[in-house]
Amino acid sequence: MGDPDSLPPFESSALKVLAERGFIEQGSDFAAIDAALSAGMVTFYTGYDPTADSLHAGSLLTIMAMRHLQKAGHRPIVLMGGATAMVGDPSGRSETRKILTTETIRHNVSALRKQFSRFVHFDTGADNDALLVDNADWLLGVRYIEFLRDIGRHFTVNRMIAAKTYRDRLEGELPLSFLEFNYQLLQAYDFLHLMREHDCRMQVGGSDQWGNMIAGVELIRRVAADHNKAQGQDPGEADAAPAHAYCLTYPLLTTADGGKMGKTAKGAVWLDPERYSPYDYYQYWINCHDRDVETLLRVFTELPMDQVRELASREGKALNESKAMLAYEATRLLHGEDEAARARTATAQAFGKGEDWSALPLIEVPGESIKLLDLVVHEAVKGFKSKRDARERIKSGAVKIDGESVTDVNEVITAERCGEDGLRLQTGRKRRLRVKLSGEAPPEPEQA
RNA sequence: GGAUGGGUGCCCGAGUCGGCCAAAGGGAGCGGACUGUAAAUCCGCCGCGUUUACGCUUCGAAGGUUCGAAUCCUUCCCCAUCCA
Repeated sequence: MGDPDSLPPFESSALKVLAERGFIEQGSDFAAIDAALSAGMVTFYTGYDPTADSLHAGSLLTIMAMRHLQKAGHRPIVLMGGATAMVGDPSGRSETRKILTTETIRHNVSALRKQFSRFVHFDTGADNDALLVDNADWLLGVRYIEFLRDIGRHFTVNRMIAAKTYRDRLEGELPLSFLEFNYQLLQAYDFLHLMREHDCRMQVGGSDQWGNMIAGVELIRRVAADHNKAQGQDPGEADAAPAHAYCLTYPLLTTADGGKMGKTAKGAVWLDPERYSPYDYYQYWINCHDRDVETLLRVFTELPMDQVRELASREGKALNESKAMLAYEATRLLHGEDEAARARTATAQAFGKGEDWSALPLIEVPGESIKLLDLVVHEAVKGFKSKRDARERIKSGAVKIDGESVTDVNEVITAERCGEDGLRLQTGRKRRLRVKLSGEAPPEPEQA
């Protein structure tokens, strides 16, 4: 996690903020980047794979950085890797690459755009409105021979295999397909294209992308040098084609216990509220490890640094308030004030000692009465993965109703008992919700 | 195309002179105790179903041999390494 002390002092407000909050790992040329960012609006980009129709918390770091840069007056380009998604990212190991249809990608892109717009502004009429582009628009039409001639000749394999992603594969004697090997060229070409089309001067992204990013910077420099030579100019002369491109990387965040940010054992922490409710999102953050509190506050909230330091300095039980603050702020950024407040209230109710759980979701299960075992594994409740599992858990006291541990698997819950507001059901350590029975006969009497 | 070594449960990884293997061990996960909805620790669970002893479905796929196969045979698919 970038050591802020090892960075040079910056002039630009953009880099100051990023450095202070721990967003910076490596830069192609800090002095030049700083100067460019001080001099005026810089267009920069970060790439994302539109392989799903929602982002997850793992992408949040780069999104937050984008937000800071835009706030400092710079213009973000969100690059959708519609074309490269079809190739597969080499840094992602041996993932089976999904074959995405153009329709799927189009659908994903528009869904993702909505999510980005919670963090950066697009169409406000400001100079630094963000842009969203899809590299399928220029990559799909690329012709092989031309590409080799114009782009390929600027790369030496010697240099390419020095890139960490490739080097690891080669040294580990793991397979590296030619297709994946080309990923770097494609990404470099993206940068060149954005430079030409949108005057994009900087690429930012996770540090795992360093090799690819620097390849883009070098490609731009070489192409410009060629161009200038053709024009009979020395590079750097007044009229020379712009050759100054930069890149900046963020540290790869891992959680204190070694996990990936934005992933839980159960899967990704999605930004889409349909996939991952604001309450769960809030829970994700508030459940962070003690040692992560400061980093997370710095990176995923916009609280002033003084406050961040104060919150992070708390110890023991008091640190939980800091986590609540983190969760609230992070949820607020994504889902807005109301949802964040609701999640906070629900959390306070569920984990407090009170009997009022009114802010928690009320799940309605059809039926007049139901056995506890069936209730707890009902698809609307999903307390445990199977009946077998549920049986074990119930016996060991994992289920509580209205605060009381219930260990009888066969206990019958009736609609009457649930009442209007439902029972306070707790399944396991953290799962809490309210349930009630509809009182009507279950609609699925027969089965095939 | 040839040679060799492999494909085991969420992951890693034992297990092949056939039974005692639902399959060692580790990790992850889950539940309990403890606590601060933390960490560490301890205990338990960790294919599915059932009134826990049984039943059912698993060891790349499909067949076969056998009373009985993850373990033997056949074919096929896939992966790695070397050769072409």
